[in-house]
Amino acid sequence: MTGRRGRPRSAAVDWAVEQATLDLLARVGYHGLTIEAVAARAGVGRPTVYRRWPTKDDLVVDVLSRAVPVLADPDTGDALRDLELLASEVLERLVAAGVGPVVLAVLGAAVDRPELASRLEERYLSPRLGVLGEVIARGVRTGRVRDDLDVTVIRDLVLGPLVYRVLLSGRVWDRAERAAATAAVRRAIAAPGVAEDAPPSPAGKPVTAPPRRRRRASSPS
Amino acid sequence: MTGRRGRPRSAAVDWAVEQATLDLLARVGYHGLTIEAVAARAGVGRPTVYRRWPTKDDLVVDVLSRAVPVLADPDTGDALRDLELLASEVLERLVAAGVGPVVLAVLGAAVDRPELASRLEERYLSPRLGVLGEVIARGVRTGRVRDDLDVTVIRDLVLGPLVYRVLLSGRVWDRAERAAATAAVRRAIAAPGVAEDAPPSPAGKPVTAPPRRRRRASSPS
Amino acid sequence: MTGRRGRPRSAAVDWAVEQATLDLLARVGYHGLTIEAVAARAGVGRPTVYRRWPTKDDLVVDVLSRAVPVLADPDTGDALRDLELLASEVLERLVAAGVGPVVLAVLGAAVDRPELASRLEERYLSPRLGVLGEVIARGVRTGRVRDDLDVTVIRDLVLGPLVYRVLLSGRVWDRAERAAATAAVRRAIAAPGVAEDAPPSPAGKPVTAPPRRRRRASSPS
Amino acid sequence: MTGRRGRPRSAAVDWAVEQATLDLLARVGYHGLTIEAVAARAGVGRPTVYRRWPTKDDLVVDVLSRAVPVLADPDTGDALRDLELLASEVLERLVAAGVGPVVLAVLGAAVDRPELASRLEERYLSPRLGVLGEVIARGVRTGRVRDDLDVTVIRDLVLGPLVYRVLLSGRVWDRAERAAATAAVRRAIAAPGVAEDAPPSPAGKPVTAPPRRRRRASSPS
DNA sequence: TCCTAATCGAGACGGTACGTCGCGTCTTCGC
DNA sequence: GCGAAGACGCGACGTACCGTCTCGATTAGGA
Repeated sequence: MTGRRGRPRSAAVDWAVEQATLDLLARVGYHGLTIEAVAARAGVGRPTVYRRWPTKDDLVVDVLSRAVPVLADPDTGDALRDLELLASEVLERLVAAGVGPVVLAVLGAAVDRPELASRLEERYLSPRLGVLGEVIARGVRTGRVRDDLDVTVIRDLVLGPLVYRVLLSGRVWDRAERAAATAAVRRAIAAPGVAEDAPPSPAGKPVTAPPRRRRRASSPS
Repeated sequence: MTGRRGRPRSAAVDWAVEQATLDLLARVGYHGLTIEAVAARAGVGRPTVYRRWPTKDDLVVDVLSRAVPVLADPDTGDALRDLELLASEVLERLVAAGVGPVVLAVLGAAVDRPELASRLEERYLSPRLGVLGEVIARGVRTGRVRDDLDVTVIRDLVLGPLVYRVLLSGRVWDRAERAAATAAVRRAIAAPGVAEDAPPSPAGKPVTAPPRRRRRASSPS
Repeated sequence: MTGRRGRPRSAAVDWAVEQATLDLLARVGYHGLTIEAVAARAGVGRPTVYRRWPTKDDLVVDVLSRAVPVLADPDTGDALRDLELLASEVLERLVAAGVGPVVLAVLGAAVDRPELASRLEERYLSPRLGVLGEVIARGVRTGRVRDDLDVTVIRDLVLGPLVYRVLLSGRVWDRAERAAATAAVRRAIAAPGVAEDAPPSPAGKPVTAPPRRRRRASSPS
Repeated sequence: MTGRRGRPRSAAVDWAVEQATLDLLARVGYHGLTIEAVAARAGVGRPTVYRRWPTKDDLVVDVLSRAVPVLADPDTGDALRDLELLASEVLERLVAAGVGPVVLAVLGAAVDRPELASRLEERYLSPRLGVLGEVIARGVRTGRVRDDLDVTVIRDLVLGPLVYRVLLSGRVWDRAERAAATAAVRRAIAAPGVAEDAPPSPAGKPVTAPPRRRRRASSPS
């Protein structure tokens, strides 16, 4: 055993720096975030920050992955509904006052920073999208989700429209648009034969036995 | 009449700066772009750049909107197919060696820069998405696209998955995934009764009377 | 005759620029004077200023030499007294609110600008010190001033202490100090036998040893 | 104990910057001196220079006061002679190749920069003129210098002509002029009864008309 | 009466220096 | 050895003026 000589690192420092980072991210955004400011606000020397996080990106990703809890699998019995709930949850977080904008900012910054992108993927996205993958797999297994689509493609179809909307316009779907979009995505990924509309009932009835018919508009005849 | 006093601005300068900006964007990305470097590479004084574009964002958006041609309406007769072609075209551009990555970078940077975002929206996105809107409207009119979806929602559904994929993973769908995703989106937005697969015929027959049947896989029991 | 074709230069412009220069000199000092500001304040294009005065120095010296009237020879009959009056007058002007500080500033600036120094000498100082030289010569001729001192040395002795004081300390002699200094300089340059103190009488009656001669121009013999 | 936290400032940097400043002052004069150039020539970052000397003036005055040694009191026994020696020394330095012109330039620049002037006074002039003041006081005490003149006035009389000459004309007295001027100043400030001419002999043997008296204090009749 | 040419304002242009900010590294002290 | 404090070389920022250069519009002569 080496035995770790000298003064051990202070956990309080870690905490202070992370808090400072979150505060500042919320306040000035990713591009306005400065190691200098972080250190100052944490009451810490700049080299102390660098000692733990060699780059701003490391710091931010680390802080984010610690601050944002992993999504929980709703597991209502209906995998399609689970997906919708997860998507809804994702959207909620993206828009939420706290870390939401920060996550977006970092995603944005990652675009032309492959370093950041991969670290983000590894430390933040994968753990979080894992649940989605599981739910999708379950959906395929239980015959609720089409089996001719790659898992990642389904993910893109579920999250893409929603993220795209927020990223580009900053605005978000209203209640009606959201319902329509949800139904549309369901059409895109639901296995053939699955009823077109999700049951609006809050605690989704178990499935397997498909609801007989529930079209929105009248049939074309 | 006003008569435009003083020495007129040199078009050559505009050109040189725009070229330099594109070059550097491709080389070092948005976050690595420096007005200083732009001016140097354009053989121009720094103040000259600032005189025309007060901020880096102004410059970049202006350059992009000038450099990227607006999408043309394919108008094959089948609006659904038109949408697919447009999406395909958008994807192509996003990935393309030239401005593609640049556009992505700027989109990313815009996330936590509302200023940039709105300028981008106004000068870059709207003109380009306009075509998409028209095609969608035509689709609705001709009964190829559902009429219970807002135009912007459809846009999100068409572009979202694709952009999300590129933005987040940097990777892109392979041929098969692309086909599957395309079909899925079609399911999401096609009007009821419209055949599931797009007719591969290049110059789509006019619509109204929906093509009777054209499934890819067998019907769902 | 060439005949000077084209539009003649406007005298109004000359005037406006000179006024602007004086104003600004008084306001911001020599080192704070900018051609830009001069032009703006004169309501004139910058090139118009450059057309007439190639450098800031040219402009300033020209303006000064036009603005500050040449000292008049008091010619009281007593050359020593004349010198004192002249010195007094010089001091007055140096301290005066208007051009005084400006002259000092330019003198100061001239120190490490030989160009400016020589132009200043030629256009400003010489004409003004000429009178002093004449008075000194007259003093020597009339036996009031020592003849073993070079004219320029006398000039240095008369003006030096006074200018030095103002230049370095900004402060100026009070009444008593001034009288004492005047008397001291008189001791330094007065011909032997001339009474030590200047008569305090306002309209200098000759003193003790009256000046032998009083003519201004007639031959000495 | 304060304990002086953080990395101490490098003496090498001080030294390098001061050298660079002196070099450049000698080369391009005060008005041509650039912080940028100083930093470059010292091999130092610009902010490092600003950290120590907030303004160009601070830098220059500091450098000068460090570079020019304070005059030593000759103390030959004859205060009048001491004054002449000091004046001579001052002149020498003003004209000397090294800092001489620099001092002049700064003096000049100080004219319309009260900030600079007061700093110059405080950090440069007073320490240096202190000796002069002491010698003058001694002269008064020993009866060699008139007691009806303020110390500062005497200083003006001693240094004024000399500085005036150098400042304005750049030229300097030749041997004869210098002797004459010296004698003149002596007349101006010597106590009554003191022999008129200073002994030009290097080690002050009395000359021509040897001063009858050489006592230090007694009254002249 | 036109023509021609210099001058006027305005302001763009390539530059240089400004003084500031943040970077990431280093060096010192005191726990 | 860690941690704060902060100096260091560096590079970019956005601004102010520089002195030169086009411009269109005056404004006189001379033809």
